[in-house]
Amino acid sequence: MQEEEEEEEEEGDGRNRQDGGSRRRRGEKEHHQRRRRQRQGVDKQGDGAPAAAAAAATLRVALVGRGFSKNQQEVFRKNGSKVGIEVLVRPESKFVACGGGGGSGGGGLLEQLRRERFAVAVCWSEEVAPWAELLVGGEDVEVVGHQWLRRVDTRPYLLSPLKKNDVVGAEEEGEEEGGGAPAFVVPMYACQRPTPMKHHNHEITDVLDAMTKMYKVVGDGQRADSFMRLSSVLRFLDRTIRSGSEIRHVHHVGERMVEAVDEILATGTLGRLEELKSHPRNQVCQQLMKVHGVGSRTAKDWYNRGIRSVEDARRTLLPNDDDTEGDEKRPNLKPEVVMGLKHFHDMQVPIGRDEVVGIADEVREEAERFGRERDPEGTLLFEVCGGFRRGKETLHDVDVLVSFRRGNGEPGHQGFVEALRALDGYLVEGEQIVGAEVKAFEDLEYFFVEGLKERLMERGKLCATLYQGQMGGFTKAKGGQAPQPKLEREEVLMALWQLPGRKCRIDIVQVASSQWPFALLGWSGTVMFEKDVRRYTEEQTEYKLSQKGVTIRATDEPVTDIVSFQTEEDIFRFLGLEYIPPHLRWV
DNA sequence: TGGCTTTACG
DNA sequence: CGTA
DNA sequence: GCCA
Repeated sequence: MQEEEEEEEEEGDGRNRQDGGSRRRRGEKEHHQRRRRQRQGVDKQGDGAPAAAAAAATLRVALVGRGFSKNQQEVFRKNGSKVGIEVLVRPESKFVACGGGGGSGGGGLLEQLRRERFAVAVCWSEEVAPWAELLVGGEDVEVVGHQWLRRVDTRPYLLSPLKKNDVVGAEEEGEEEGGGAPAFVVPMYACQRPTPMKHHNHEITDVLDAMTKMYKVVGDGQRADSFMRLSSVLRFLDRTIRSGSEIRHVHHVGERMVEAVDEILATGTLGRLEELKSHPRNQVCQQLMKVHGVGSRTAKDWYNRGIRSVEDARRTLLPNDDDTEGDEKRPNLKPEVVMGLKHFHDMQVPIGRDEVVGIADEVREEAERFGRERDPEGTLLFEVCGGFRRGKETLHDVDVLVSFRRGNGEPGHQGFVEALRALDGYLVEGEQIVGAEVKAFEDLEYFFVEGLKERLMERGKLCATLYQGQMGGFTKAKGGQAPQPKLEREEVLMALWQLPGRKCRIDIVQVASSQWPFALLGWSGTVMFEKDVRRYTEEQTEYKLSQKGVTIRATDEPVTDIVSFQTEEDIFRFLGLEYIPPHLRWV
């Protein structure tokens, strides 16, 4: 993976720190050092070839895909060079990425480009380099890495991942050379930023986090995300900032966010936040959303029905003990929510790390015992994930991840699938396997969580199931088609655990051992970290990441069949990311 | 203007 | 669609 | 709210 990069700067991670356009504009002196990795297979000899020497012919190219709106095209047109965005490094040459050609209604643009004697072609990002060479007829063409381009199949065009200047703290425009403030670098994706729990900007992030929560209450998830992103950036910085303008050039930090930071620094809060908080409805909904299973919509719904507090909800919605009531006021409440209401107060009590350790020990012990019964040679994989793994002091639930690797080294589920296939017409009803066959699989990984649950319940440790289900394992049954067995699988139990004196939330998750590192990554959070590692994968690689594994996006083919992933580090490495340990994932 | 992580379930 |  |  590690192609040589003659980096003499402080950049740690060349692959993800491609210079953006703005920096390129700054000066010519960097030209040589910018000669960096080309895509394998397209790579050409000329390593030390003096790039500046040849006066390359102007290359006018349009990469055509679908998707840019008329407005966007306008923006490009006004943007100096007719349409598009420069993606070729050689300054004399020019690649133009544009859209509209492939989709409906974009033909006009395509025609216009032809008229303007752009070289127009539809191609995939991987094809850019050979294609460019063709066009310039043997000229030495330098093409930036393919990560500058999004795949044509999904998002056809351009992209420069670090385009918006990721150098922060530098003065505007130009000469930051002469002893300006030392710039700090903020990588674009949260999964590229080691972010500790405690940082230098709590005064600001506390308000931003409150804002995030409030936007979630009112149901504006996107705005909530935006504030969460800003908060995430500030938590990464190694100093306390004094003004919003210091981070103006960071990705995800726009004009409004600069204003927000300034307002917080000046007043200690945000007017918008106070305004939202002052609405009684928002206050009530925020309370109601603390109930497990209640989101912004349900909260609003309850509010409109006159419910003003969790106590109200319990009185109004919970079944009375005498079964004589009429249900008219109480439409089908989901069992989760019933439990959420019933055990509301217990669930608000923070769980200490020591308590988590105690719980985890008991679960592990039982899981080990249970596993050994199924396969004496087997190995149990066990990890407490979530906030605990990130080092959080007090938790609101316990996330336990288990997997069981069979003694013969095979993932138990593989055996299960093979056994199923061998059965030739196994009995399935909906998605449930029925009949005696079940017995045949119980010595495999399958139904591990179910078995574990039964035992922990017998011992009085687990009570009240909030939710139990399995993800994957079978394809969906559709139209008479029997479900087909699948390797990827995840058994989930969300339940309550009996502590001395109270109950607390616990999630027990079991996955096929082949999925172990992915599940580990997926269940360790934060939410923002999970989002960004997937977004990074989607936007910067040809792969697609989920809790199940990595697939090649174009073909949906699991990479896990080819590459062995044993640890989280393996995943980071594969994706071209520097490893970020869990306690630095507080993005 | 469209997208913003992922996926299953009720 | 809402929720985790 | 931000970005392409």
